[in-house]
Amino acid sequence: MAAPVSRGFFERDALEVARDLLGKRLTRMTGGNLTAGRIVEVEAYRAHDDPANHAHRGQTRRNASMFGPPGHAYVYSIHARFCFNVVTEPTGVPSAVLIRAVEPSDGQSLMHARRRTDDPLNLARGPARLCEAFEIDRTLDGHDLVGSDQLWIDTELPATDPGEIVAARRIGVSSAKDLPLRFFYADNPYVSHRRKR
DNA sequence: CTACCGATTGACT
DNA sequence: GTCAATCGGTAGA
Repeated sequence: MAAPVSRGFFERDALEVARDLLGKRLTRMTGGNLTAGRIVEVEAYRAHDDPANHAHRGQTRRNASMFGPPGHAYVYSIHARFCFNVVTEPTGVPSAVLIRAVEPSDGQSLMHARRRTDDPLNLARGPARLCEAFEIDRTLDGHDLVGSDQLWIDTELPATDPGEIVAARRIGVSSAKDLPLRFFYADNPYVSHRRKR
């Protein structure tokens, strides 16, 4: 039986939370329908010395959730799409982990319908694709993931060995390009922007 | 109010 | 690898 992740898990350094989120299960319940999958790719956005963080220049209407309590969602829109983050560190410390890719485990047919694609690999590969597959939008910005019956994270069920975790540069950022704050499973086909082997 | 632009994606060379 | 569609957030007049 999978156990939901508690508040204390999120109230830590964003890098630790990022690495530990790999292998956890992102779970979404909408109208009695379950969609879920294993988190395989994340990016950390640090509270300090990170100009790529939306909160780097202080609090605004958009990034307010990052300044709130840990374990809540930070959902923002960009290029007419949505991206989903988990808020980390104590209240008032604006840091978060962007969930970039998920390996679907439940509700794939519903994800197919939402994404309008037949390609299993493309259901939740990439932060905005993931949000579409899981029906995550602005209304979930600030949503408390701890104790939620709509959107939460729990421990992964016994599965195959996910393999080696590697760190690399973040995708799409125009500043702090070289910080190794993106974490993913090296050999997982559901990870975005993979290099050829 | 206008102007700029991005933590993206999908199509294309 | 390149490129542009897309639109809300932000800063500035």
